Amino acid sequence: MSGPSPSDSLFRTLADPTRRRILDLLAERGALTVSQLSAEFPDLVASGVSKHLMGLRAAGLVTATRQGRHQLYRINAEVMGDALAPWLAKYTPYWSDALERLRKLAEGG
Amino acid sequence: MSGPSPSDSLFRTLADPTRRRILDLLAERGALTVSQLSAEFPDLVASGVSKHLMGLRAAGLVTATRQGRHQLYRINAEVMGDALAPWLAKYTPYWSDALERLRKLAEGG
DNA sequence: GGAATATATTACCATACAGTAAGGCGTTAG
DNA sequence: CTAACGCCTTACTGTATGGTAATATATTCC
Repeated sequence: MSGPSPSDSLFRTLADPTRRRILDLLAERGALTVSQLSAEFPDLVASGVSKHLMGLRAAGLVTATRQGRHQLYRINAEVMGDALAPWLAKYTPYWSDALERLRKLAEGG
Repeated sequence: MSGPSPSDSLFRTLADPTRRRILDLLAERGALTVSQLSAEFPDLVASGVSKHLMGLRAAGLVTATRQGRHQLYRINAEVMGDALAPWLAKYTPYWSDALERLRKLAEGG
């Protein structure tokens, strides 16, 4: 009965280390082009990175805007937070320590 | 160069919806046996559930203790929190709204 | 307009993984 | 002691997925 949950695609997307690394880079450096991102993955051809970016776009985790012949990718982590927060909330009794750390961060630590 | 990160196995483990459902059930109902868990997955044979439990054990997300001929599984979500919290922290600037919700929960909402 | 650049798309291959089926091992019940 | 039970393990299978290579589609530069 119950079809795939909306968080399904999120978790599947986050499962790949390359995609997580891409998110890291976008979070650290702001908007980046495919070539700039590709330079960070010497073991991957450019089209491979592009495919991962398509996956991230499909999951809503990044947005792309054309800039000349470049494509500027930005992180859209609100989507991540919105999908992850309710899921994480289910386990709050089990990891209050870690949550406390997050709480401090949220307060501007 | 860089080997697999410790969070790699965590994310891979969480990628499967059945395993996430198992975690949900353990969080809601406390300790459960394999048969009890299996009953919640009519579309899966028992050995399939067992295999998922092995995966969760390997990732440290659940613990098992023998109880007669049953195996009692419990959630061990501290591991999840400890691995996830630092990762989530990297994106705090991007989803403060969701974090605020978590903050309220941490305060005992 | 034509070459060069930047990204996307497609076809293809190898591997990983979820699922089933069947058999094994320990434990309790009769 | 033996049979049934509960769970794990192994072998096998189909499908999903990450990777490459090659081609296509813009866009800019000359």
